[in-house]
Amino acid sequence: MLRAGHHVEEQLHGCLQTYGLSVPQFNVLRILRGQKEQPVSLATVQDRMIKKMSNTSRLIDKLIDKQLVSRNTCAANRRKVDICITASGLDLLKTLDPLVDLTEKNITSKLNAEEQQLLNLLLQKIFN
Amino acid sequence: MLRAGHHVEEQLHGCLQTYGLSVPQFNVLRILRGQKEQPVSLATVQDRMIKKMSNTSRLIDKLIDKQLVSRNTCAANRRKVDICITASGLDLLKTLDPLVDLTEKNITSKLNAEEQQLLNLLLQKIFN
DNA sequence: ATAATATATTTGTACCAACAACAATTGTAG
DNA sequence: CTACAATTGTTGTTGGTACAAATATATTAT
Repeated sequence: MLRAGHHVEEQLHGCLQTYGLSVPQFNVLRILRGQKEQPVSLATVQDRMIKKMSNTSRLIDKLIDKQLVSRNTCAANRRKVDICITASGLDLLKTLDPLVDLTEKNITSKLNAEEQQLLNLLLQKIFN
Repeated sequence: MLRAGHHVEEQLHGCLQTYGLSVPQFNVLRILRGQKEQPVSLATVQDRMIKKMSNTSRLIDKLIDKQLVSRNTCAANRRKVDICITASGLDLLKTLDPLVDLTEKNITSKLNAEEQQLLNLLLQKIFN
């Protein structure tokens, strides 16, 4: 499972690096897109990340530098921050989507549909 | 698969950190033990590591500092280095073995024997 | 023999991540 | 309404990791 995980991470990394995006950064962008414009707090982002980081603040900083996300203090609770994906963030994801899909297919195509479903089931059993 | 990989890595990390060992370091120690006293070159170690590192030299340095491995230039080809696990390295592994076993069982026990075998088969199919 | 090429590892540098300390804000008990 | 505790996020520091260039040795071609 370690091997398999690293393998997937490598493939993804190879497909993202041209766009100056790390795998965790990509993960965050997709989390934000999943929220459909609704702002998300830092803790929520962290919660949903595949690999929890000790330092999501600075990861967001990087994304802001690239103008892919925005960050504002939350009005309702001023300890929190509202994090949103920007239009250019959505654009980038849109260009990445087919590439990532292809990468995933590249990996999973070694299994037929039935096997894929089975693998998914077994993996979910393990850490749920 | 990314999730599953990280999960396993975390569990292992938790079990090793008490002994001041990182997961890649542990991986190298086990590779060396698998060689039964026969010295191994750096490139060979790198080849067999679960996660290939760009800097195995310094990882070996750390293990030498802890006196868990030894390094000598290879007599037959002086570009190479002979890396060996030391007696105290073997000792450490011996104390770790049951802990690591338990950690692995902790993860895999959520599947029965048949399912484990199946999972193994599916994962191997993917990256072989 | 000598130069060019290939192989094996190390080192320089710059970046990334983990851990802990800190600051700001909010909630709550007396 | 004041003091204390909990929550949320940021920043400092330290050590790890990646990529590329450098070093050292061996092999091959001229």
